[in-house]
Amino acid sequence: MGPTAVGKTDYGIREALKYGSPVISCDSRQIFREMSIGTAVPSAEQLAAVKHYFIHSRSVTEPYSAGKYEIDALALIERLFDEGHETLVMAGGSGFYIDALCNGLDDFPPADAGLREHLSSRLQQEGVESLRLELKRLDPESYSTIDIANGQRVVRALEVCLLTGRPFSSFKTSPRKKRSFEIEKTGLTRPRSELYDRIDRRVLQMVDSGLEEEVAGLVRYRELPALQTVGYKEMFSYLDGEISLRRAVELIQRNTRHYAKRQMSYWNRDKDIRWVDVGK
RNA sequence: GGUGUCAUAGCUCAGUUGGUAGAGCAAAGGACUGAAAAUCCUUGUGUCCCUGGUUCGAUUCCCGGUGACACCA
Repeated sequence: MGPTAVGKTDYGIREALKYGSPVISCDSRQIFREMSIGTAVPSAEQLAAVKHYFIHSRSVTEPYSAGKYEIDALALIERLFDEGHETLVMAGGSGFYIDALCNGLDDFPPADAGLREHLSSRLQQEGVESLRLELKRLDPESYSTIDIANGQRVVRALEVCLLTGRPFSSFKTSPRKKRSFEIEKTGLTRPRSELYDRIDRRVLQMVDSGLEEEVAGLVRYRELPALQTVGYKEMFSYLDGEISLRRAVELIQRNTRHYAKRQMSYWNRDKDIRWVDVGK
C-alpha cells in the first residue's frame, strides 16, 4: 500500500515475480474496465508480465463496494492458496478495501439502491439537519458516535436503521475477523515534495495519453459513483466548458495531492504497516 | 533623466483615524464499517521592502534609499 503515484505498481510486480504470485489489486477505481488512463492502470506490458486480478474486471454500471471486494478477494485468495500458492502479493491504495479484506466488515446489510436514492435526495432537499434528527430518534448511539456533519455517513446509518428496524450501531460488533492466512503489510513512502512532483508529472502524462477522449466517452455515466473520481470530475467540467484545460490540469494535480494526503492519514493509525522509503 | 502609483502570509490582495494585522487561494493536520480516488472536520503561516526622523509607541505619518509598474522626455 501507499499513496497514489508512490510506485506501487512496479513494486508489486517485482514482489509478485519474486514469489511466483499474481498481483491481486486492491484499488476501487482500477477495477472498472471503462477507466484506464485516469486511474493509472498498469500498462499492457505490466499486465502481460504478471497475472493481475481485480483490474478491469467490473463495469462502472454495476455498483461495487468494499463489502463485495471483501467477499470476492477472500474467495480468490482461498482458491489460489488451495491451488498451491505459498505467498500471494496484493497491491493497491484503497485503504478501506484493504481493511475490509484484512479485518473484515461487520455484518451490516449492504446498501439498498432504492432507499439510498430516496435518502440522498432528501439530503439534497432538506439538508443534513432533518436526517440527523431522524437518526437521533432511531439510533441515539450512532448519533453521538458517527460524524453527523457528514451527510453520507448519516444517510448510511439511517439506511441501515430503516432497512432492518435495528439501530446501525447494533451491527458494530467484532473488532476483526479471523483469516486463514498471515498478513504482512508493507507501506511505500517518499519525501512529500518528491511524491507531489511525481503526481504533477503523471497528470500531464495522462493528458498526453488521451485523458480527454477517455472521459468524453464516459459522459453518460458521469453521475455514477465510479465516476466520482479525481481526474474525471475535473475533466467533465472542462468538457462542459466551465474551466480551461489548463485549469482542469491544475485542479487534478491539486486534488490528487489532497487524495494522497488522505491516504497517508488513513494509514497513520495502522501500526502493523512496515514502511519502506522508496524515494531517491 | 522627470513625474506619479505601489511595496503587508507561498500567491492575489484587504486593513490598521499611530497601540505590531486578516480574507480568498495554495498549504498543513485529522476522521472514516458496503459511495472510500467518495464524504466530512480542524488550523493560520508575517523583519507589514530598507535606513533615519517625529512620537510614550511607526507596518501606518515625514525625509532618503531600493525595487516594480505607468506616463512624460
